[in-house]
Amino acid sequence: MTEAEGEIRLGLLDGAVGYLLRRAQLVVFEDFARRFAALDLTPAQFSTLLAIRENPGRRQSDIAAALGVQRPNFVALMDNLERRGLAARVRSGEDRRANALELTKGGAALLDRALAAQGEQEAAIRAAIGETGRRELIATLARLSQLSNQT
Amino acid sequence: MTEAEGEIRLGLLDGAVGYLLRRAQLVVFEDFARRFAALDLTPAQFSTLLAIRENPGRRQSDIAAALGVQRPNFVALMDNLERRGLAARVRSGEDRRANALELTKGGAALLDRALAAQGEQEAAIRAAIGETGRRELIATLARLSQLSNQT
DNA sequence: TATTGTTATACTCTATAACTATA
DNA sequence: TATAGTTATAGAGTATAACAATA
Repeated sequence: MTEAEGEIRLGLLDGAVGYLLRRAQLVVFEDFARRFAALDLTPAQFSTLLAIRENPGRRQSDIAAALGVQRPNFVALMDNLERRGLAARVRSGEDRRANALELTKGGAALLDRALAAQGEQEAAIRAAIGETGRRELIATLARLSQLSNQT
Repeated sequence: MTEAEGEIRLGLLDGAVGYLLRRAQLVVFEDFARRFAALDLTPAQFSTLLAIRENPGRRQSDIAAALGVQRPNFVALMDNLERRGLAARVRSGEDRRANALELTKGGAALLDRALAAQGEQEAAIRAAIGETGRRELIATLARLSQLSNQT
């Protein structure tokens, strides 16, 4: 070791919402990955299973759009869930171009375990920033997502 | 158009900090990209220029680590800044393995313009969630980043 | 003609192993 | 031996164009 030279200062970055948002999101996603490793579910797979359960029989494109995933990229994701027997694509009767998405029994069971793990993450966040801080954070993030319709 | 079938419900995702964090971060980064398009700076490039200005002469690895960038990935980033004449790598006299990073005059000038653009983004965020909300958000995100040292 | 799901593809980010030159 | 910077590379995530089947 030659020298330590002291800490690196980040300047205005400490007060930049975009920078802090990125860093916090990385930390929370790493925590998610640890908790979901045993379930072998990524955030995208987890949110897909949940969206299917909340909207059974809806078309693949609608679910993808609601989650902010491009349709082409959603194909491999569904391939994976289907191969593992967690979700199923059923050819729609009304529109034979479309796939109606359903959860299998195994998918519903895994989702229950995933929701428990997610609840534990939320509890850890509550322990870190308090329940009031958590509720305010959720409300603020929801409002922030409407930034797109601005100057 | 066959049918609309109504909105997709996201279920508990509306109250999941991780999910909202990801969506908000995407929105804020898209806004950033619009504001910084004329300057041709990515978030990583902007934060690098700022970190160099705040810590002139520090080694490349230290700056990369402080920004959470892997050393190998920082090489191409610096190549770009150097090629554009915004920053310079100076062989350190103390340790001839190391690069001391400096901002050029052009880099300092571009950074000034970038900081103005960043200030405008912060103002837009203030308009969306209020100054109180913004200060609370910054404090909460900073505390959230310490989630790693938990159960 | 337009839309759904799909394939192919490309580009960015990120992560790891291994080299070189110095220490 | 160990470290700083680098190269090569591989894996995710994300974006667009174009095709077949169906509307």
